[in-house]
Amino acid sequence: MLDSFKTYFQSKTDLTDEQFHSITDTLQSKKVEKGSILLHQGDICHHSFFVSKGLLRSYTIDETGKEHIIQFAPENWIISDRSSFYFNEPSELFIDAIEETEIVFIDKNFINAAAEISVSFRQQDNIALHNHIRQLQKRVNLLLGATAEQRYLDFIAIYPKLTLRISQWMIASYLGITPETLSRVRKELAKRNFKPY
Amino acid sequence: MLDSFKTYFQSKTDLTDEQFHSITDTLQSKKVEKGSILLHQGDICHHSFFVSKGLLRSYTIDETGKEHIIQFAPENWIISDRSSFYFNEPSELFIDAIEETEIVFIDKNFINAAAEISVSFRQQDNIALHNHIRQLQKRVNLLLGATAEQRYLDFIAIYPKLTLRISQWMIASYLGITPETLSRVRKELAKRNFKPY
DNA sequence: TAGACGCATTGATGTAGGATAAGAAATGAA
DNA sequence: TTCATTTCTTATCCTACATCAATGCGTCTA
Repeated sequence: MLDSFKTYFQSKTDLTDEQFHSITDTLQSKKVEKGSILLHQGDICHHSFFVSKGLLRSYTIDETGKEHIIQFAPENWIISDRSSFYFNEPSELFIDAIEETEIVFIDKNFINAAAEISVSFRQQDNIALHNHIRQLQKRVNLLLGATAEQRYLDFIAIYPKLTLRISQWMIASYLGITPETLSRVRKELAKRNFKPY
Repeated sequence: MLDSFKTYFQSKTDLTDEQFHSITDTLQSKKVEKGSILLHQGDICHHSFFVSKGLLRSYTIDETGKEHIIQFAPENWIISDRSSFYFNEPSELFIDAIEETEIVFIDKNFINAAAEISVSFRQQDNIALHNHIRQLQKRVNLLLGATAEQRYLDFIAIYPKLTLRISQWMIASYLGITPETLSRVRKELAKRNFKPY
């Protein structure tokens, strides 16, 4: 599992093999089964999770017991609650495994060590933060104005591969609609001869 | 105008007066009247705007011509399109003045110079980024699940002072509802004897 | 000081999407 | 295989919110 993390990591930074190994020898990795919960709402998020294989998600549960999916993380993605991780405060989020997945656990020691020895790591981290903001802002904008259909079309345009791996009720939860509505939207799209693939 | 920027800036970083002046001597500041547009959708955002007095907002306009307010920036706030600014790409946003406002224009030279000479500036910038993410994520979560009333209550809880300065149709636009609906929500709250202040 | 403009309110009516329920189809476990 | 569980679909009804339209009211301005 560390191999794919190494490939990922070195594609984004300029670390040599030695540098990489000097800071990764303490990293834990683990295979978890479908349904495993990696972070509970209310707990402090001590790790970012790199997915080398499989699929994770983050979500909240509101007062009425409803889940709202915030993010999906397939292969070569990192998922975390950034504010909880950074500010050491209780997380709003759950993170769990949608499929059996292989995870590398990234902790603060690693982040600090990498930031210490590599300018490009710091740059890369900054880029990731700005991408995250861009993505969230776009989502806010869609939620403010777009219809269920527009949001669904946007989703499958951006995550075509994910669409095939994720159950529809989860996509619905990400879009902020019910599974029934998503089913109707899809039916309507099919009627109008729309082909996603 | 630069004075309040200096106070703000030095409260967040450890720059000495000399250091501060060495990097701010090129900063522009300006008073703009109500309604002035500082950034147009499609343009690249070359500045972050520090508000020393007054009130700015950022918003999008969708295909149907509707405005969706993304953010408000009163005194001592900085507003910008971070992704456009950082990645040098066309902005999704407009930024304009809700009131007559005094602005300090922060450009990349300033950011780079400050980052160069001050560790605490870099830290502060990082904190700001993480706060931004936290705020956006919370907003996504509210938009996914909460009713108009819940969102309004959340807004006045977080921005009690702003609520008095901003017209209701703008608050409605921020919340993703129509002014009519907001008016009814307020009426309903009043009936149930809710007092905002 | 009139009128014009922006904003808030209210009412009447429309509609996208939610809730509920029930059956079909897929998946999975034994 | 069979039985169970989860997911998807469909139909009916319902509700939160939008849309449209009219009115009133403050405030700017000419």
